Amino acid sequence: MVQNDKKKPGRPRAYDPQLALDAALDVFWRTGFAATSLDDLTQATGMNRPSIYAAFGDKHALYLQAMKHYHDKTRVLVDAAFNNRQPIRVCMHEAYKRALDMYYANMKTPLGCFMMCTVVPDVTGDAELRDLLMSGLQLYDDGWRGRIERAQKEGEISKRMSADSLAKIASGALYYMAIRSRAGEPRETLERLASDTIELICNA
Amino acid sequence: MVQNDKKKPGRPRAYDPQLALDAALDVFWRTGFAATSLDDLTQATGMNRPSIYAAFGDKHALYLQAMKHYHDKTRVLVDAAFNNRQPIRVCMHEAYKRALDMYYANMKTPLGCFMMCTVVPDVTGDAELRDLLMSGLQLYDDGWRGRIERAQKEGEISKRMSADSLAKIASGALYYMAIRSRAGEPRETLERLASDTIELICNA
DNA sequence: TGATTTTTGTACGATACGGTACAAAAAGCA
DNA sequence: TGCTTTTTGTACCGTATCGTACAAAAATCA
Repeated sequence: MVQNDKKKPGRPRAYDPQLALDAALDVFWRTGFAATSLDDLTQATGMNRPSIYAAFGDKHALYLQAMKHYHDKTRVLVDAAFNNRQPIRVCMHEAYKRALDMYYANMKTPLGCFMMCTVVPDVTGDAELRDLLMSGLQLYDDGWRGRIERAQKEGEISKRMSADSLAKIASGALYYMAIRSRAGEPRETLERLASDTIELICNA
Repeated sequence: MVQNDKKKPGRPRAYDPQLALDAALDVFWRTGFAATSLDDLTQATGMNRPSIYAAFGDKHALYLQAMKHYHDKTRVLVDAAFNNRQPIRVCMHEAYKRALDMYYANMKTPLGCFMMCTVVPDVTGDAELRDLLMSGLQLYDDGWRGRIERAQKEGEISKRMSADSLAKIASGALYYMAIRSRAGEPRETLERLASDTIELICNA
């Protein structure tokens, strides 16, 4: 039972909206929008059907909120990796490591990145979802680019290639990890790719 | 009406299996496995429902065959880009260009790569599909790696970094293009990324 | 304690879906 | 021209799905 901080009349909620959203994200992550039924969602969240509709709206609205929730997680990840005073190689390594931690969180069957592996096929014909996806993907690009620009200013790496291009190549390696992890690639391969990508970019 | 080369008894087929498979691939590509209904498939292929079952089996079996069909297309693409006597930069540019041609084939709503954008979410809990996907993705890696190894032997590019790592970074940029094209990125951005990736790898 | 408010839980309805049965159609064969 | 073989087209069945209606439950408020 969850405590209502502001005592309101009416029967109290039997669920925690944040935990429920997290559980819904997990189910969508695994099976995608279309193949996830409302029964799956009630089971995962512990909420009954009308409660889901009252709290989140219909299935599509819940999916959008799961996407926003993942967006927030991504922002936290990127900030943690880049908002510090470590050398660029350490920052980049940290970003890849934290991403792989998410992609391999389900140890038995890694699910990769929710945005790249699950949401991508659903954006056709859904402008709002597509914009959310774009904005989420952009978080990574912006993270790399900001850190690389600083490294170029401070002389850590050369300016021969634009920070923007290097950032996208760094993201590309991340996309590879996201997809390959879900496709069954062992984590060690992708960790080597992280190291090699860092070296190639920092020696550019 | 299609001509039967070997005149067999019985009513002749009203469809071309190859064209039908191509049409089925297109529908799956756009809407994914779960969100594609048999009505969508009958409409796209022009076949009625029992004919689909007779020719391809059930929906899942048809999906597997669509994946194999795309696998073949990918092999053709990779061979065309790399089995020639052009310099490595030309080969790599050709590979990216041909891939982008596929990803942007639907000009109004680009669909990206069928494997990376559509199949990936469906492999969880489907070992056969997962193996097909892995093998298809591997075609690209092998294409890059083979060409890069040759370039290193012939002195076109340095041996400082392993051909295997460079190949994966080249693939990573391709994954970026596949996903971003479906997410709404304009093609010009990705063509610039192709050029920059080629430069970074060939100057490694 | 009784009225009010909000959530819960069950039960239901309308629709969409995957897959198949079956007769008509269209070809070759004798 | 009948007989056989294969495909087509319609019609259907059982099930799964999404979303909601409605009464019971559990809290606050007067």
